Amino acid sequence: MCEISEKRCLEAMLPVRDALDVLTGKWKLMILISINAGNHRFREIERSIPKITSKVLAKELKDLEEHKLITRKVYDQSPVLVEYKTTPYSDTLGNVIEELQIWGRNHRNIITGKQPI
Amino acid sequence: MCEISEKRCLEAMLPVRDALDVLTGKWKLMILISINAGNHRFREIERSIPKITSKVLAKELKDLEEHKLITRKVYDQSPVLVEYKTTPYSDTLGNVIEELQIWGRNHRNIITGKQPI
DNA sequence: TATAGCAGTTACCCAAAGGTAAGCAAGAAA
DNA sequence: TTTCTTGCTTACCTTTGGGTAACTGCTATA
Repeated sequence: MCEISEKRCLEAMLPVRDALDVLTGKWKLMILISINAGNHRFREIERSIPKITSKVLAKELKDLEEHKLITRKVYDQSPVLVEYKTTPYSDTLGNVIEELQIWGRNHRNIITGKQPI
Repeated sequence: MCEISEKRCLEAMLPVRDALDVLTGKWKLMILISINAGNHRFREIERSIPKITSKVLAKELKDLEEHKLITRKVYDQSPVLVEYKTTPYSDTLGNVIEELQIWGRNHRNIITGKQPI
């Protein structure tokens, strides 16, 4: 991960903190995955993520939009149609998400005893 | 990330949630990086991480030990000497941390305007 | 006419996370 | 002898995250 030097240690930590600042909370990565999986409407996303509430979803969608990870497009029909999409920039999170998936899967196998440490 | 299917979407989300359950909070990854960088004593770790407090550090170290990501060894001298080390298992987080670093660095360049989206 | 769906908002509340400050026992250093 | 360091713990408080439930205006469907 990093070498035995005060400065290098900080240099290893700060980018991780920067990343976590954007990705904190239980829901943000879930929402990105859901939208990326083809759920573009508010209710679609809400239904696709177990236990999420509309209040939290609305808040997190705003956050993600501010961070340029998704776009919100309103089609002026009635009733209003709103479409959420991930941005090309959010694709840069692909590796992060993939590694988290790999590690999470492995970890679950370990704590459920399917695999020794 | 994942395909347009309800089931596949869940299969993509759940491992991420499992991983986040272990890694939540502002401090856990910082602490792992610090120990890995050669800080093995409580005060060393504390000093190496800006703004962390002893209370929070003590709590997070316990969490990490429970999750088998670090070990705590007490040398029976006086005054007591305590040594924290990362486990081989924690090395499996290497890729996750690396990808977070890469993304965090890139993201900082973008928000500071050093690089366009 | 009643119900359900859309995309949220609002008010209220709770628990967990985290910060602040102080202290403790033991020994080493000044 | 007083201060400093180590490895924490305790009590208290604030902030944040998030849950519950109801409700909005609008439209399509039964």
